[in-house]
Amino acid sequence: MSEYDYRAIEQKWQRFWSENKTFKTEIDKSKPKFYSLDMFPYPSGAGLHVGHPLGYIASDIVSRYKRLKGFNVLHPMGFDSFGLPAEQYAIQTGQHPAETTTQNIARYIEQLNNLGFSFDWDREVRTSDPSYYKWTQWIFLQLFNSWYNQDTGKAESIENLKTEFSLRGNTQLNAAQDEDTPHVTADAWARLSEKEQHDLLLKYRLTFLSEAVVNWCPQLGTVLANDEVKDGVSERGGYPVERKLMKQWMMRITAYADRLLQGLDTIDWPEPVKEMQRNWIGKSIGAVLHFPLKGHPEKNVTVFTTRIDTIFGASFVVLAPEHEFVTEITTAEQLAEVQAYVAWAKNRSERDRMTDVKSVTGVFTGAYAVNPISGDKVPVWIADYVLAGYGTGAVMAVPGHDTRDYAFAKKFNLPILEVVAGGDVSKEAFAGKEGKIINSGFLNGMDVKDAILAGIARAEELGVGKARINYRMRDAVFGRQRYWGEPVPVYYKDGIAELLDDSELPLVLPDVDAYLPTETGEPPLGRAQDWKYRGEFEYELSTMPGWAGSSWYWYRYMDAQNDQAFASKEAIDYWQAVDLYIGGSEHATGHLLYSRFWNKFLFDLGLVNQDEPFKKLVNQGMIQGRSNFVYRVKNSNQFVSFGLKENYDVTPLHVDVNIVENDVLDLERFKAWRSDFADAEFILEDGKYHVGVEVEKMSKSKHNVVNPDVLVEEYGADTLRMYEMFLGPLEQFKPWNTNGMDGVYKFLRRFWKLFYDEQGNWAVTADQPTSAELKALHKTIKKIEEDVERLSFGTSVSQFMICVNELTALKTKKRAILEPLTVVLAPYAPHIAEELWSRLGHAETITYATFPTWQEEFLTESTFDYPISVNGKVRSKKTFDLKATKEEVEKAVLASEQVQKLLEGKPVKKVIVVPGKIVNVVI
RNA sequence: GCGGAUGUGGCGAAAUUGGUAGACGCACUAGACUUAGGAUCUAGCGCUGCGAGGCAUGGGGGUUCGAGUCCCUCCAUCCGCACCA
Repeated sequence: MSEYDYRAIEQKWQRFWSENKTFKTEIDKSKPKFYSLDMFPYPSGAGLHVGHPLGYIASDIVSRYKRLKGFNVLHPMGFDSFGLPAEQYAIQTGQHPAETTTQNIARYIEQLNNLGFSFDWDREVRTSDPSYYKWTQWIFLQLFNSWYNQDTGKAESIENLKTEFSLRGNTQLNAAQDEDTPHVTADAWARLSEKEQHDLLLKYRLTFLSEAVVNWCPQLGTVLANDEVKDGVSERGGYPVERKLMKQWMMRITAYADRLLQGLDTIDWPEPVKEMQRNWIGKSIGAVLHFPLKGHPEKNVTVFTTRIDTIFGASFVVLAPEHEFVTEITTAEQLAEVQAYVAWAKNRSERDRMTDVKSVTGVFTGAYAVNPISGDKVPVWIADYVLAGYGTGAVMAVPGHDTRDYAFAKKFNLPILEVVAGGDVSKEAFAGKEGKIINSGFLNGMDVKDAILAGIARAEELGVGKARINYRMRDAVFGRQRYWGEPVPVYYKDGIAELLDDSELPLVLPDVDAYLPTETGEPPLGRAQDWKYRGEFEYELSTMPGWAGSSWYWYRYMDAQNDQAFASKEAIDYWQAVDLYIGGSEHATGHLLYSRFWNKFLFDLGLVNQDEPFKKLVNQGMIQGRSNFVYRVKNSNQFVSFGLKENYDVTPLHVDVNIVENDVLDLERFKAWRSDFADAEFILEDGKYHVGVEVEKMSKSKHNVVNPDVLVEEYGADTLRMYEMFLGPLEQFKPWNTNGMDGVYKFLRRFWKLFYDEQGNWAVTADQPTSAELKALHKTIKKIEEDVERLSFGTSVSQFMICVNELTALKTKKRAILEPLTVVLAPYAPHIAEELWSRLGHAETITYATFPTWQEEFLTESTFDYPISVNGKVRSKKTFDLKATKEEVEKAVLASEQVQKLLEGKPVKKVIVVPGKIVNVVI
């Protein structure tokens, strides 16, 4: 067999790798470790399209390269197999989500294996497998049994907190807790009933039950976390989302807000992702201020502000419509109007609010408050531009220096005061922070920055406010009223949420007769028969959200079979953190933030040894569809080629990209594609039908989905792997275009031919290589090494092509060149490399061969042509000895007759020599 | 509105610290060969000009002997956040 028969080769080696467990990984302390992780996929029914494997190919190249470099590489794959689509499908078909999920996973594994990935399948995880979610539930228990101590800056056992309460109560405590936590002395704590003690502890636990305004999606029948809502609709399905007050399981991620923010500075992640997380956390430094209410001596409106320097310009106060004071302080005259407004604001959906941010609405309560610093009497208004969920749900309005307050004051004719010089408040708000404070008593003449500090100091001195750091991030809703997720391991005894014991895990998802809510509106788990704790108590009926199982899975890969712990200490100590994590940027504020949160929590408990789980993150760009169009002449069965369509009245139609090549339509296949096209007629250009092109999302309805299996069949996995890398930078979004795969395929065939003579006989010799051959080889080794280290895979493919072109021209058949080159190629095109490696006589797989080392001596030549430029313009060339020093080159240039002629006797200012590049004479 | 990224031939793209812009591939053109193939090989291929040359990295300006790369400014496209006080 002397032809490059990729089908036979790829089949042979995929079977070999699988049968011999070539990629099985064990802890090996004699080698440095490398943990290379892909974001594990959700196994959807549609299977993989050509865009999905992009990141996997990149991480596989790195993994194979690192193995060749002597690293012990952990490169696993698994499935994020709980989730809504399987459940929606189950609702439609009645088929158990576990069944469809298993089928989909089987298909995914087959497709992945077709591409020759070096995964250790013995470490595969599935989040929906009870042996896996046992540990997801276990981590839930640990979170429930922990609270966050702000003084020590870490999570601690809830037992410490009980001790603290019985000794000192909670008045001295500096903990992450609910806003409405009451003060309790040690005595009072002792007098609380068991239920009351539980309720108080819930206000500290890191998973807790809480009455909160949540995102409720009626169509999906569940609540959603903030990151699962985009533009007021659900991320999955695009259904409208409402605000609703519900008792819910929550995760106290806000406890970690500051550490999540600080940690970003220590990790090698793309700046956009870090920035998105920073915005999501939304730290702002300011102050809270209490405004006493006229006529309510016991009440203060508390506002949060970052601009206390403008306090003298605060001419009114605005409450959110949901603010607790609204009903109490509204005067009789204003009552009707206020009630109408509150009702109207409540019924507006999230969507309405977001699309309608510009209109200014609000209403006066009739109440007045006192500016605690200036002493001015200011009216209290209600408006929905103030958000109940941020800060204190109330603001001091400074219309002169805030655009929203300005618009509001203009509309309702409220006073606008100028307290920072530099703008023109008769025209617009001046929100800038450069300028001197004016009209502000003791703050006059200060810079904004100084005035903020002085303002806070005065407020604290007067006891009317204090410095406060505020975060935009909210605690995450953790319960989902759905079936296909991890059951929350909780039961209710006398109204108290009790946890299952470690030994009772996993709490296995019960079977139900339908995947819909019960008649009484309970989640689907309410349908389970006899599903009671010890036959007595009701279980919690909500399940965990999709992100629960994915927030710790990289630890499970370290020790996937362990049934004593989520991973052994030995495995965690050895593998530590993920060295390279590749995945899409769509997880920036979801998975990647929750994972960091759980990791930090596990770190606090001493269960893991890394504060940050993913040292380096790379976002692979999504591959978009490249749709093709044909143009049908109206009311006919004639199709006109792209360039001529302007001459006709046409309707564009999506055409299957698989019957188009190089943007030319295959007419016969087109006729066969759909029966109504069987007798189609064509108006051609140069005898060809050119199709139109547009970039869109890859989807079935647009007929632009390219299936990797088809390309593997047609070109082979090695070609597809290299072509996906060749397509452009990994991080970049780009449309898929099958044109050009030929180029890579040709390269692999030419590579193969290097090992054979023209008659097709094995022709590798033991001859000594020439310096030209060595140069071609070492240049390539060097380039590939650099490229893999900086994840620039596209240019590697180019370099391989250059190398093969050079070796073909040199007619190289020498083992000393071809053997190391095969090893260098192996990470990119593992099948052909294995085959040639074995034909070269190696009994062992190439996987653990040694990556060759490049040597400088083969790369240099003794002489080099320098272009000589005068004032930056190239005038001549001269050959220099490369080993010459800069000074020697300078002298030689000045002495050169040619250069003297060019200079025409003008004096030389300086000579610039850039070794290997250029000599420039400046006159 | 705020934040981030990107902009180079017909197309995908290279250019790692400022040093001969367009490597490599696709498409295209011409030629060779032939068991006529979706094969292989050779040459050409930014624009302009017969030519030496001139002009070219979204537009304009600047720093420099020298700028795709650094600075200022404007434009376009994409992404994220969005009444966050």
